[in-house]
Formats: sequence, structure tokens, C-alpha cells
Amino acid sequence: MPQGPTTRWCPTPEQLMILEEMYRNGLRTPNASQIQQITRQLSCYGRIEGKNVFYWFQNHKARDRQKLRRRLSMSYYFAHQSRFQNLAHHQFMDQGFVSPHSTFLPPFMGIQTASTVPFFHQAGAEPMQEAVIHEPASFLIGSDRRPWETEHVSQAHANDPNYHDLMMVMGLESASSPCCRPLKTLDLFPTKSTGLKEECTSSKSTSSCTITYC
Amino acid sequence: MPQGPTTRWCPTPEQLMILEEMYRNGLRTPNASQIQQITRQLSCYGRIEGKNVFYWFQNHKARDRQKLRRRLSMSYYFAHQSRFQNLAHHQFMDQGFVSPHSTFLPPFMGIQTASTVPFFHQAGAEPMQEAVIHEPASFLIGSDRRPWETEHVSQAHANDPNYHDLMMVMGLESASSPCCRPLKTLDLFPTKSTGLKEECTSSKSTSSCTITYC
DNA sequence: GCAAATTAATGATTTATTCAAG
DNA sequence: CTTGAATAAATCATTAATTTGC
Repeated sequence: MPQGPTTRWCPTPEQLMILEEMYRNGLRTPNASQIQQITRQLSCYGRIEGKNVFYWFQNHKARDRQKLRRRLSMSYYFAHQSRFQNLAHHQFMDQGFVSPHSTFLPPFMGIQTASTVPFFHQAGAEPMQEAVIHEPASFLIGSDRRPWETEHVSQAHANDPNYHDLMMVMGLESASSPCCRPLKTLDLFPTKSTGLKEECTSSKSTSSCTITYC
Repeated sequence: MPQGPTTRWCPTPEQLMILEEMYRNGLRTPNASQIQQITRQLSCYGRIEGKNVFYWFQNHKARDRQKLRRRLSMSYYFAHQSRFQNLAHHQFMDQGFVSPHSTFLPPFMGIQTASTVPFFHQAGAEPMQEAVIHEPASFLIGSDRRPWETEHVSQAHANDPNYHDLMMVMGLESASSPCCRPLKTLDLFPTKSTGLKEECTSSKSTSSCTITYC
């Protein structure tokens, strides 16, 4: 076997740049059609499948949240350090109070989870209203992202008629072969602001997100 | 529209019976091919899709674990009731110490999560070795369950060549149309015992699981 | 009895956590 | 250490049981 049984996707710089641009522009949870479109778009920069796109957004979103929480808890802790039983920072950072993969939290909380965060706020002095730690399920762009509909399309999509789905909705060309004509600024995703909690932290004044890729 | 836009799957008694039998026989995390097979098998008892099967096993497994944890915590609490600050059972069952959807746990633990359970055991006196609370990721039967490959197959599976995948491996007939000839005992899933933590609590002495459906 | 109101189950999604390749 | 991949936990949402007032 020349290619090995299973090797994980390794995004090319171009793919990564495009994905990050989409993310910066507010895309968080692309639906099946969007995933297909993005996959096709990125496939001219290297091997890629729909699930790679799906996972990339999932992980990127999760790790963004994680970083935010970490920063928040951290700053909260340092602001009220004296309350935490005279434990120095490294004492619970380095000694197993918090696993390296878990979210930072003051020692008395143990491992932080979505469920325990409220207690943290109860125990603290200030509400920290400005930063929503646990966003509700309404956080997605479209609610009809169904991994089950994302299948094999990237493999046998060459002349699959199901491909021309939401292309119009997204304002993307609906060429039936991998789009290899980038170098253009496209109108990507209509940013219907649905009261989302954590959407588009970057500047966004127009009603649609655009992405420049090259 | 006769059927309405979107209504969730409502399993028929036959479908439920078969699924539960498979679960009893040790199936926990069917892979894509198994899901396809099961879907096809159950489709003659009513409308069903691959994702329904996938979700059913996921939910059933999770809620089994939940029940087990609840029972364990419960019995542990009653065994060491005196330690819990003289709180009667209803005092923390009924007054918001434990949300109705969360796992039962003694009040000092707050909401139970997989992460907090170890602390619970640390705090307690006995190890309760016999029941593994938080099973590792190696808990699945096959590691290649990919929801992304489960798609539309139930919709346009009639003459899809990809269908005859693991049928042999599973010892199931590979008819290309929905199997509507039940009333038979089939050899279903080879129970390769891979050091699983929470597998097949029911009696299972042979090396393969069988299911009788009618 | 029976239908509105409540509650319990459970199907479907999203989020958090963990594993492991590189 | 970063991050792609996968699983488990938590949550949401709809349907079925069940209760309650008539």
C-alpha cells in the first residue's frame, strides 16, 4: 500500500488560511451543504474530505471557547487570589488539581465542566456577566447540520447532481467540478443575527460575511 | 403535506424489540456497515434511517451508564448516610441539589460528571472496584464507526453496491432489498472480547451473539 | 370518561473530554 | 505541544404517559 491504511488529514497552508478566514468571518457550524461546498473548494489545494471540514470547525470552536474560559478563570483567580486558601498559582496548576487538557479553574472546584461553572459563579463575588461561559444550543448558524448527509460526497462527487444544493443560498458558484479559480472575494454566508452568544467577535458591520482567498 | 415537515422517528414495537435484543447481546457501538445492515433489517417494520439506529445505541448506552451510576451513588449514599451532614434523602433530592436530569450524587458533590466521580470515590471509604464508572475510549466494538458514511443509504439503498460490506463479517445475509423474512435466529456479531469494561452484562458463554426476532 | 395540564421518556444535537498522530 | 479524530456527557425538544379538574 503506497499511502498507508489510514493517515489523518494534514491541512495545507492554503486550506488552513481559508478555513481560518471563514471562521474569522463568523462561520461556526457549517451545515451539510456548506461542508460539501467548502470541501470541494479546498480540494484543489490537497486531499480533503467533508469530515475534515466538519471536525476542523468543531475543534476550532471548542478550543476557542476553551481558551476564553481559561483566560477568564485565570484573570478571575488572579483578581481574587487571596480567597483561594493561600494556594499559589503553580500549586494547583502543576500538581494535578487541573489536568493539562481540562479547563483552568480555581482548586476548590476540581475539574471544570459546564455543570460546575454556575457554582463557580455562585461562590465568587462578581457575576462576570459580560462573558457567557456556557452558551446554549441555539449557538449554531443553521440547525440542520446533519453529519449523516455529508457522506462520500467528497469521494464520488464528480457528477453527483445532489451537489447544487445551497450553493445559491450561500452565494457561491455551483460549478460541478472542484472550483480551482480562487483569487476572488466572494460573498459567503448571510449573517442572520439570531441572538447568538458567541458569534463573529471580529468587526462585522455588513449583513453578510465575505472571504478573500487566493 | 401529508406527513409534516419533520417528525422524529418513533420506533415500532418490533424495531424496539430487535434493538434491545441486540443491545442485550452486547452490541454497543455499531459501525457504519452494521448500522446500515440494522437499518435495512428494521426498515420492513416501519420507516427508519441509519441515524436513528446510531442515536438509539448512543442514547441507550449513555442512559444505561447513567442508571448504573445513579444506583451506585444511591447505594453508596444510603450506606454512609450519616456522613452527609444529617441531610435526609428528600432534602437534596427535592430541593435542587441535583437537577432532575443529572446523575444522582450526594449533596457535597454538586452535579456529577465523569470528571468529578473520581473525587467522589476518593472521598468515600470503599473503592467500589467492581463497577467502572468512567470507561475509556477503547470501549467500542469497532473503532471505525463513522457517522459520515452512514448516509442516505437507507433512502437510496435499493441497488447500492456499497451495501454488501461487512455482511459476511457479521454473518448476516446480504440481500440487496430490505430483508422482510424474519422469524429466524441469526448469528449477529462476533463478540471479540477486547478487554471491554462494560460489555454484555447478560449471560454470554458462546463466542458469538445471536438474536431471535419475529 | 376525557381533555387540558404536567411529568417522564427518549429521539436528536451540541459541547466537553479524551485519544493519538506527527 | 498542537490538533485531527473520536467518544462520552450534557442538553434540547418532542412525544408518550400520567395526573388532574371537570
